[in-house]
Amino acid sequence: MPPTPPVPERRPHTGRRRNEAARQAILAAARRLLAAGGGEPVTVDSLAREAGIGKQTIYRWWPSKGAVLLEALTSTARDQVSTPDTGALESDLAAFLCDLFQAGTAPDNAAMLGTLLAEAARDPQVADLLRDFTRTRRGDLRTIVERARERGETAAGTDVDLLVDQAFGVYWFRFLSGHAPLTPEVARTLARTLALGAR
Amino acid sequence: MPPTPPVPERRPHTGRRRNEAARQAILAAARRLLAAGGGEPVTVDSLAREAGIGKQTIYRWWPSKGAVLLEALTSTARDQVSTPDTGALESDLAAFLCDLFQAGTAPDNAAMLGTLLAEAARDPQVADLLRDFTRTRRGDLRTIVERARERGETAAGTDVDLLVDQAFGVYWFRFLSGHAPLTPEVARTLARTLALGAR
DNA sequence: CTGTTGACGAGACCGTGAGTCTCGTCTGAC
DNA sequence: GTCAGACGAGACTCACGGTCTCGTCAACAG
Repeated sequence: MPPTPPVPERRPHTGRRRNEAARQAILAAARRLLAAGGGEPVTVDSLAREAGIGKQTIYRWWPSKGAVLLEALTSTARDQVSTPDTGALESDLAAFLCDLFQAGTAPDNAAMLGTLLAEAARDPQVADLLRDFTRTRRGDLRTIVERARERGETAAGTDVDLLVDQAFGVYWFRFLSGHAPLTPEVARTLARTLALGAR
Repeated sequence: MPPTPPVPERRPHTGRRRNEAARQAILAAARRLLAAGGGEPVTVDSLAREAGIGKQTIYRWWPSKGAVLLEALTSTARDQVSTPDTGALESDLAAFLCDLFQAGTAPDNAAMLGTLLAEAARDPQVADLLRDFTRTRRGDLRTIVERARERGETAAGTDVDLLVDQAFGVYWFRFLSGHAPLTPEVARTLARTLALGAR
């Protein structure tokens, strides 16, 4: 998700150069604000103030507020979830889901996600970026399931995409609605029933 | 979800009475606008204009814009999904999920839900109301699963809540992300794997 | 019939927040 | 040294949710 350069001109660049420190300050401020409160909205003004930069500098690097927040999320969420290879589907799933639930309910990340979803609901561009993000996560889980298929652990007609979506669906549904917990025990139970349903 | 009377005074009421027609006009306008475009936001002004009433009349009957939209949704979504009783878990699930997927992806309802979710993301009160709504839908599905348990179709340790959330999770996840379809065939496959996983 | 009460449509108004514009300053390539 | 252009600061516009006011209209009391 490279921040869009405002215009990809070929003209040789003169003048003052872009300040990478400012870019990092903005992302760091976004992470702090997203993680700070229980979902209170992050405004562009507060973001600029927290980063100690001018609003215009934000819009020089990103097309919208949501794009900043999303990049702040993805740059931290990357590598918080592993794709384990224990040799058996159920234990692979259990490990993956434990990681997912833990990373996804840690207060900082949860506040980030909540704010970000509110942003995505209003800004289609952010929604697209968020879709890209979830696509890679689904890909990780697919990898696990397909390894199991190669080992012959799943029935021939198993719908891998559906299995993956059952797992993420429980996560997102409970995360959004908050009506039931996302504990490691739930992760293990879910892993067991998914592995069972795939046979 | 009775619209909150502005103040429950005991003083005998004189003066002009509330206009039920205006209330219905507002709800009808909300349904039209929600269903109209591909998620373009419904503003209070557009709602008042469409209904041919004053903004203040909206706020006399509902606490916020989101509350109106949610009532418009629930008053139409009620009774669009049945709780079949075919005598077997898998076919009950299949029927329920087919209904859910069909009602939930009909263009009108889908546009409604999308707009409503954007509203819920910003307005905690709407989020609460939406939670209530999903709670009753989960209750419907729970009924189906518990009937199966009484027939001895599920294993003793089955986590009914988790099973329910797997079903709704797939629906919401795919609805929100739009990365995969919600066809009757998917509903049947999901019903099969869920019934299998519960044994 | 007449007066009082309160809902009504219309629309001015306010606060907030996203995004743009302007300005004076500073930095680096030439 | 000069000039393009990125910077911080902050004024500005616009859209939208929600409130307030006003003149009108309908239902009840007397």
